Amino acid sequence: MAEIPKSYDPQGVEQRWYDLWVSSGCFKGKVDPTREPFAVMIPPPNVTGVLHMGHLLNNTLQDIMVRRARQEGKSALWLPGTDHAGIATQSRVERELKQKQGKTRHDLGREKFLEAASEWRDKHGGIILSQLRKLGASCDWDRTVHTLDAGYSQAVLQAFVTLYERGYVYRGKRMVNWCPVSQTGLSDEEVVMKPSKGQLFRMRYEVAELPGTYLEISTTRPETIPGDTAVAVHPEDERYRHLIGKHVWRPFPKAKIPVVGDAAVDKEFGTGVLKVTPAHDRTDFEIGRRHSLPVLDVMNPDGTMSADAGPLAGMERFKAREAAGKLLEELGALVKTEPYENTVGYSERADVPIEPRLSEQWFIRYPKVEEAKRAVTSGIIRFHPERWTKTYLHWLDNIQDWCVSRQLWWGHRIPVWYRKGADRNDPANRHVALTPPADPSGWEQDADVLDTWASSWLWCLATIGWRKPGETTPELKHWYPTGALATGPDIIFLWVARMIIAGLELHGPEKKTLSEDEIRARVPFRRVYFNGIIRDKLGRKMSKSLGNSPEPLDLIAKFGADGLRFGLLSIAPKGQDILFDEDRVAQGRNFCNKLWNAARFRQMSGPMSDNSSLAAVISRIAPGKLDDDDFAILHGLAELTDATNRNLAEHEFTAYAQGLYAYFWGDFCDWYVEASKSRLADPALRDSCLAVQDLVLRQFLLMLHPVAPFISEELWHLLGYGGPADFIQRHHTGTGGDLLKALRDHGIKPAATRVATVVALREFVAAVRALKSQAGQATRKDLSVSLQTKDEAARAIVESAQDKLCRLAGLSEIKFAADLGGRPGSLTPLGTVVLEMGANVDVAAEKVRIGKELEKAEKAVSAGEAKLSNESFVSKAPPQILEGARRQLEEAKARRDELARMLAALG
RNA sequence: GGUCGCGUAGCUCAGUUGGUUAGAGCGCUGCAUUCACAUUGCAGAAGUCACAGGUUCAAGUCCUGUCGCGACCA
Repeated sequence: MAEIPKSYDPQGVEQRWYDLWVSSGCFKGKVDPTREPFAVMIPPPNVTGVLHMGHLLNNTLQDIMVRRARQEGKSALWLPGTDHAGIATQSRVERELKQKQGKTRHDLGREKFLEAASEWRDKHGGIILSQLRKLGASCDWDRTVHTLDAGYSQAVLQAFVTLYERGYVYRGKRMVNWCPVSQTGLSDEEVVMKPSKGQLFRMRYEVAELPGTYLEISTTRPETIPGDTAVAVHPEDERYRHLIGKHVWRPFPKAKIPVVGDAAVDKEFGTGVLKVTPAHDRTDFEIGRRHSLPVLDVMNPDGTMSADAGPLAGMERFKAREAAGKLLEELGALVKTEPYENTVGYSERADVPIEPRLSEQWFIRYPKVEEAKRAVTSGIIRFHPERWTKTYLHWLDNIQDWCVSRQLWWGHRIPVWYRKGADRNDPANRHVALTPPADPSGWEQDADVLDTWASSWLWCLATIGWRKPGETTPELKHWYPTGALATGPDIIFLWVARMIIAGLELHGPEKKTLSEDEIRARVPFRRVYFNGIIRDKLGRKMSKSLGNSPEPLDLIAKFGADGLRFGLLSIAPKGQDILFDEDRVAQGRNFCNKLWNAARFRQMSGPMSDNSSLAAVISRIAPGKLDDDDFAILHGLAELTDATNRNLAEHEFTAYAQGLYAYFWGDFCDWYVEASKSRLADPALRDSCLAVQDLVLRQFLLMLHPVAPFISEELWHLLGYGGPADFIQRHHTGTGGDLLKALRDHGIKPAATRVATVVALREFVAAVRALKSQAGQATRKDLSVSLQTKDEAARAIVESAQDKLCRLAGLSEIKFAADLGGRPGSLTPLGTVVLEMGANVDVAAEKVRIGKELEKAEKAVSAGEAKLSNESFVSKAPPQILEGARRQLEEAKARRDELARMLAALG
């Protein structure tokens, strides 16, 4: 067995194991109907992206779930992949094209451009997947999927065709969110509302029929004035009612436009008069429809003003706004301008204000909305934290049709052909299918592609072979619905909800409504874990422009993948945003090092024996040679096992990590191992004690493995728990009950009462250490103490634990005294203890300290007395609470008396 | 404006059906280095659980309201 080096060096360990895991097929998902399936589909990162902090957390969580599933003997699959990120990729490729060749995509033509984009993707894309390997991600890399893969693409197009056939897809001229930079329509979900500072222009329009009478109107967008085809007032607004049916003069280009009455007008906003620009505002479009107003489009797709914009023609839209303001002033139509703050929709990708714009697009009317709600409300899909169900349901309650066409080239081209020269809105002139029409010359294909989300909404289906409803594959049959999805709450609508809908509608034959069982079979996943967003120390979102995001690979290099993973978990409160601080990650690294050294200490403490199985380790324990500490640490181990099982099952990842930390560092290293040292020096007791350590370490490594795969695997082999090809992932912890049973069968009975004794011993040691510290004595200097034990039982405990108490507290001896003669000391659960160390006591300081404690004790006594003299409490509180309160009062009284005695003795 | 979340030690956060004296890590102060680990050990100081009411024998925990912060939706 190799000797364990002094400190843990993750670098070599990680690469070695990762390579071995991959070459040994540890991550391969195997369809095995005899085992319970558990699949996780990675939220496909943007193919152009690189690893950021959010990915670290998100993928750590997935890795934990899937590694745990492997340990449990499930047939586990974690499937990786990327999406093609339509707008993001296309803009990057276009930018590069412009920079390097000074060309636009139109110069190249569609086919050549797509070639260039594919090349670019193959060269620069997918970096993120290789970065994930550094984190230890146990993905089945052979199954990597990209949304533009041939098979996947077929599924995407088939889904569109199927939904068209089922009547959920339609084409229409609608107001959409237009991004003037990407020059494409966007769905509502891709628009980010931002507060922005602007100006509110107040203008006056003369009433045509009543010269000299003016209507005052407020607007933030004077550049759209040329597109105004009416002004509107609320029909019940007493101020303006009488003007309905009359006309006003639009200032430029000067024209007479009607005053209409419409209930959509907000009487309270501005002057209560609205200019109506049907081509450039959603509400105005609706008003226009109700009043049959002309629709006058005054803007070009690139955000410049069109020829119809009169004096503004050709200007960029924000320049035009300024110009419009000046023009109004010149015409004497401007009353005033005032600063104004409102929320403006921005394009998520291009980060510019979107334009509401009328255009021909394809829409999906969402199917199975009721079922999608029921899937979550009935608990078929569980959200963690649960509160996100409200957000989800609210969206479904207010669901709007989905604009799925994008005026891009990079993506899945819409599988629709139109008869050349015929009316495209007549379904008779369309061919909607995966393959072109038989006589292609008479037809032309729709130029647009599908929204990227309209491909990734099939992720859980198409990654494992779904190609059309009703058909299945062994993978689909086995792993669908998948076990869990881990993602951020920011894409609950964009992705999570849509995946649920896609599964419900497309996994299986066409059905108008679904039963509970059908929902259960069709949903894409059983659970969704929403991880928090990682922010910087100051609470700001991490972003490239702020430069406040650490480089993930640097963090891995600095702290080790396991340390980083553990550190992230311990600071990731569920569903709450995380303020990232590198110091917290250092904690994870330190923990790994602590574990490493505990293993090293074990190796140095005595020869390694048979550790090949749980039974082998237990058989080496001699029950008769165990003491309270052994029972307590084993009892704690069983409890930790149950807590770990519970926490992982419930996705309580932080509690999982904190539980491991507290037990291992606090109970095992700080107490148990230290307390074992005297026994390890005794040849008669050593082997049994080491066997207990081996047992704890073995079980602990098993529990730790999901979060810290590398170090757990390394130590698993170094300590001889598994042979060369016997990976830790093949072994499970079982339950705490399993462990206790195995111990009982061997004659070992860990019990809670033993834990209480150990607690008393620990408090005693802590009290003595504190006394020494307060007296200015070095921790390691052995002193003598006198102890007036509380009772015979306490004396017996101290006598049997004398060696370890002396070792732990730094004592040369513990003298039992019937009377301490009023010397100042410390109260412990075992009795009162005083230092035997001459006249070195700082009387004044001791008086202050004891005085403070006395005060506390007096408070506790009066609180306890008040409680117990309250008749309602005595009659209504449950017995164990009552009993506890009584005992507590007695202890407080004893404490108070003892402290008062000590204080008096100090004079 | 609507919905959701948060407010606990200097900082970041735990605190699981209401129950005995509210915890951890970091930071800070002091002590310790032939004895696995300074990526360490020991000890210490530090909290009106945002505020105000209410329910209850009992509230950090439940209810109502107020204030502050954040997110999402309009």
